[in-house]
Amino acid sequence: MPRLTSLLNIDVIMKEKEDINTEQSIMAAAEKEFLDKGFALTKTTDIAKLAGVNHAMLHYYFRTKENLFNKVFQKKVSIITNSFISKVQKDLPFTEKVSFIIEEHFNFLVSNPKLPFFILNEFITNKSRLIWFRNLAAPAIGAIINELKADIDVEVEKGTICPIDPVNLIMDIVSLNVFVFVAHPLIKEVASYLNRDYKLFLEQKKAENVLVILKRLQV
Amino acid sequence: MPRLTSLLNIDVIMKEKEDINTEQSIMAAAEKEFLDKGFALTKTTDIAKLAGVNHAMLHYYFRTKENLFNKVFQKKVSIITNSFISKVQKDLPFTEKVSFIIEEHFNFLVSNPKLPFFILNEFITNKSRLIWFRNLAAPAIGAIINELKADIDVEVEKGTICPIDPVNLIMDIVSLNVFVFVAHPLIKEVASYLNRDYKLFLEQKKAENVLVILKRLQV
DNA sequence: ATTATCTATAGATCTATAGATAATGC
DNA sequence: ATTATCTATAGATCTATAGATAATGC
Repeated sequence: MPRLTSLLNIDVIMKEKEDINTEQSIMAAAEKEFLDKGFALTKTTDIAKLAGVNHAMLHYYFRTKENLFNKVFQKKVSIITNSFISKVQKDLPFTEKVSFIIEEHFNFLVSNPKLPFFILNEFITNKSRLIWFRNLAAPAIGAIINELKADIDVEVEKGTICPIDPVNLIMDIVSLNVFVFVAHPLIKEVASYLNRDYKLFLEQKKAENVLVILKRLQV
Repeated sequence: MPRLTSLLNIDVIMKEKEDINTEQSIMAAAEKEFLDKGFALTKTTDIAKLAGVNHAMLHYYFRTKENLFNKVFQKKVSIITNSFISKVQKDLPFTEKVSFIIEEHFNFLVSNPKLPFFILNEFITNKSRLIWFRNLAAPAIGAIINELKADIDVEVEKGTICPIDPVNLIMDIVSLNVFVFVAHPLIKEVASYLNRDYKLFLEQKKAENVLVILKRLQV
């Protein structure tokens, strides 16, 4: 079953381990290619090449490029949602909970640096994705906002934090964290120009983002 | 000289005013198309169609798609840089200067909402653009950072603000402002889901961003 | 018998240009 | 005589599939 092509091609990285099958190889290669270049710049032939698989196999398993992309997109979106719902410990004081969320969010982005741009790119260039968002994600986000608003009201009443619109709070956090990774090519250049270590910079920026939000919440 | 095509095509918007010439029509159409869809998704035929101009004219005046795109890109980058160097009034107190910069930056983005994604997209998908950035923009940014650092040191010494890394301060500001526009399709959806007026939301977010930074700088 | 893989190519799409034709400036 | 515009098409690229061939499971 292993054909010549996969043995001859140097750039094959996915199919080397013979325990994963063709479909999985294609999926893994598609994830990498789509995350690196986005939908438009990715070629199905390149995915197949990277997967170490005959190009026709891609269409055999996934029918169309669009279809394959949707699989990747949905997988990535579910990774994002799943990594937040669970982690928040309900019994922590509010500001500690906020700090924890900011740090976890940042850590997640360190592990998935290409994800924010990938997602934003899709929403900007593909309008059909927005309809999907409106129906599924928007209500869920609405619920989170209402929950957060209740929390904030309690804390403001207690005098532990100053008032803030929950939408603004969420956006402040996401902005500060996500931008680092959306602009990472530029930031890396500036960091190297200033002779700063990028990894160290990331750690410092994470602490900075927590500090910014905590000070914002101070009475 | 005016040919039939331009009169028959309904979607022609650029060439209607007969006082602007073919080259300018193409440039204007290219700006719109590239900002809307990015390099990869834009077709030269669409640019020509939008410009109300024969497709061959695009290559006659600009030779290649790449070339035309570079012109657009450089024009947009120079718009960004020009709109900041001049506006800052040197004699204002530091925190007022910072507030002013944040608001002006935000206002600029309101007028040019598609610009941030356009620029980031280019830097992420086109590596050659990074080399250009390294040589030209990075040193300029480095200079701004050093200048800002001197200002901060003076203020910290006076006890008017608390210490902050100038790189972090710039990133905090840019993050808070830019993210609103990079994620605008999502934000619009959430805003409409919550029955909030988008324009009003923008005004409130601008004030929020100023507040966040001022509180961050508070001793 | 069914499933997986390969070869070969159709068909669509896009950039770019050659060469003819028309308009303009001197 | 030079510049601008148009027609027509080359040539490259990419997605997708038809149909042949090989592997697998029962």
